Amino acid sequence: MSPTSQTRDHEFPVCNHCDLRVLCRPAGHGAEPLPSRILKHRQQVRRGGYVFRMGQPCHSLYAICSGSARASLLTPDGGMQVTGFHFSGDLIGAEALSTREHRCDVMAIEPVEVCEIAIHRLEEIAERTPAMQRTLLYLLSNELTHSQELLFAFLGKKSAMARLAAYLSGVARRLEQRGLPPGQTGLQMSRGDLGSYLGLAKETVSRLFTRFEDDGLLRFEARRFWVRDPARLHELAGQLESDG
Amino acid sequence: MSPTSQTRDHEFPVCNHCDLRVLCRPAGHGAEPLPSRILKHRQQVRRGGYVFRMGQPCHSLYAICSGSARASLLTPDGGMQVTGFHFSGDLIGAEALSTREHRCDVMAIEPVEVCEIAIHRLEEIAERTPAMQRTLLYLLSNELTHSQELLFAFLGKKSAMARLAAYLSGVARRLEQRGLPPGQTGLQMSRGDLGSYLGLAKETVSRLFTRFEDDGLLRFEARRFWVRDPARLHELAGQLESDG
DNA sequence: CGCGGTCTTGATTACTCTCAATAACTGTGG
DNA sequence: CCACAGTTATTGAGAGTAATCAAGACCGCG
Repeated sequence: MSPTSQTRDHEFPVCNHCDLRVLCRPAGHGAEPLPSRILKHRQQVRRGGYVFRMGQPCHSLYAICSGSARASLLTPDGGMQVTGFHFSGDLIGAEALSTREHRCDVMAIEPVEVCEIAIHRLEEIAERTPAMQRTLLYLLSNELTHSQELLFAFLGKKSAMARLAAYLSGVARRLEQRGLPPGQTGLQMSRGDLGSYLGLAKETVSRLFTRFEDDGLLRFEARRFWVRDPARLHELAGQLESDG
Repeated sequence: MSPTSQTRDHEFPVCNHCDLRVLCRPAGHGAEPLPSRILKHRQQVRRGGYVFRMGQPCHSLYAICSGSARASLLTPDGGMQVTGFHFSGDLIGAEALSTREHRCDVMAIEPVEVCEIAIHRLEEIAERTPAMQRTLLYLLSNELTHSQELLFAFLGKKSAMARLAAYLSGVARRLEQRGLPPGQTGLQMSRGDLGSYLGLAKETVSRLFTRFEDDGLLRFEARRFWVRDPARLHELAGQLESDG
């Protein structure tokens, strides 16, 4: 393949497993003629920069090609509440499809590369292409599923250990499903952000991290950490279920 | 209006605010010719009965016209985890659009009436009707938003009081937005189910309930309760934010 | 090298889970 | 209508867990 912009679209490992690859790869889309490219452009966001801010008009969806980001809201009392973490392969912004206004801040916690997808072009094409209509619906349905799945993982968990273990094993499984080798990049969320998300004090997260490292469940190295034993983490989360 | 089956579709108060009313009311759908009715049929489910079970093939979406239901999963160790509550106006089953297999049990916690909507007919119509395509996408996008909103409400809340207050005020607001008068039906979830959902012991929920009643935030009467002061509940939830 | 941030670790306090016993309610059948 | 069993809710006492407060270590960065 020649190094044209056409091939640049698939340069990330996650592209091979991206739900949106049908939008980038006309060839893979069967007999349906797919009008050129929906991909608006690639965007680089440096660590600490924002992919989008709450309240901004929403003209595009974003697919994360590499890096990771943190979604958050401002609480009435001026504090910040982390509402989620997003990694390679995640589609973000879909919840703003109806209101066309972003509902949270999304900040890069490490350098991020996103594919920006113009919503109006997506809709134009969907109007003429039944297959694309279905693709879109399934994408959203999958987003619903994923957002709920991660949640269910630690919903109702009462102990701090169960919540953290459940969340981390869920993230690891999700990334693995996307064909990202576990050893690839590692995770990089801060104790404070994780604590905000899971409803735990940052000190508690820190204590659990050292414990998980001692038990060989996680590996730490220079601000990053890797899930080493997702199976055992998952098991740990299950042992400490709510009583029901 | 004559009492034909055509008018029976709108007999519930929630119908006037239902996201799906465009599907039931051809007249309200503008110039677009809408093929008869997508509504498959109304279904009554008695208290304790299931709207659908996990693993069943999913051919339909369901809109709740009246009553309320509880969604739950079986945990690996045989326990039950409540994953949500659904009330009049909720659309359920959308997360199964892609896999066509239900992902949770949904049980009526009081007599429920649901509108069953055949997915394949919905898709047929969408293929021919751009306006319907958009409607569908927005519906799903809204579902994403709603499922996340309720969640964000108590996500990261550390104290039991904050979680419960946040969840209840969120439910109250949502029902009010649908034009359901607050005094209408009241809520009927058990302490145990709420506890499972929120990660609290049923005794803790019970204690908080009596406290909220003493403070005039809730009113109890024969297994049901009403949110009396959503504003103060919301405030209560906000005061006890995570530190951030 | 010193500064600001994040992270670790310890001691104390406060909260909520658990266990247990009682009470209230629901539905059933006499 | 009442008695009964089964479930659900209340209430109390004790134990365990995680939040808070506080101090020091570590790190990246100018």
